[in-house]
Amino acid sequence: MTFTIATWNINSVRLRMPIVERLLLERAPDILCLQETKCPDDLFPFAAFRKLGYEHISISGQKGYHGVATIARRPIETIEKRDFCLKGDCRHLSVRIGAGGKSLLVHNFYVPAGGDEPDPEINWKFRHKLDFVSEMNAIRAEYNELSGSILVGDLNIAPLEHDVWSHKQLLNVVSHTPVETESFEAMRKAGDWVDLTRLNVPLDQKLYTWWSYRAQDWELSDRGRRLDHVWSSSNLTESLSSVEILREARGWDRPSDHVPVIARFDLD
DNA sequence: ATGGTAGTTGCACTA
Repeated sequence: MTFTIATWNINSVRLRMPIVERLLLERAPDILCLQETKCPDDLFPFAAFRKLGYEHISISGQKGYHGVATIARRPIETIEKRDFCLKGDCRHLSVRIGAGGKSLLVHNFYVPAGGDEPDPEINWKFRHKLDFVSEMNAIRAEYNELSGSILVGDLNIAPLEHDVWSHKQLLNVVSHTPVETESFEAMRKAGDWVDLTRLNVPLDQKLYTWWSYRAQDWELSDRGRRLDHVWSSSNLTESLSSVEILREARGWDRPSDHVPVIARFDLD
């Protein structure tokens, strides 16, 4: 069977319902992981999702900021809503879902952006981001013959040289500083995760999932960054059939500044 | 070096 997972920083789920519906109608992923829902749980637009056939919904939302939601066509079991750095932020949610003969643990993350100043001594937001990534070392890609793990989300770090429009110009810009990219890669490796988006793409090819709202013409200037990621345990890579970055969604009506990333697997 | 836009707890903060 085919299993499709999409991740998208939606920057307000209520405001973006028209384009969320468009994604679900056009792409029909089995499971959709949203970040920055900016929506308290009691105001979540459940009905709109159910109408589209997504009746299984797990959310961790708060007023105004952050917030993650995982939405599926088939039953999901909520496993954990972990409070990283004990700040009470809604930035993580894990669920379990059956896919083919396997049970998949799906982690949905919204890593702190980290503010503008890349110095943890004077910028507490950057300190928080580094601490958050360190704490993510505990999240491992668990698997056995009957199970696997997937980790997706807006991780707010572009780890590789060609994950940003200019490596040189962004070395001191939060999201691409060496302290971030090194701890990010160390964390990924410690957890035994595979970066699926880069798996079949040459390292010298540019890949972006985010384009700033502040550009006059995002498409023309094309100054993007790869902040959104899809990782899996090593036993799932042989089943991976494609990973697609839906660049066109940046040009949809009232867009998010992030676009969906969609991974497809052929599981037995 | 600066400022640009978008969202919400909107006249301040976050991204």
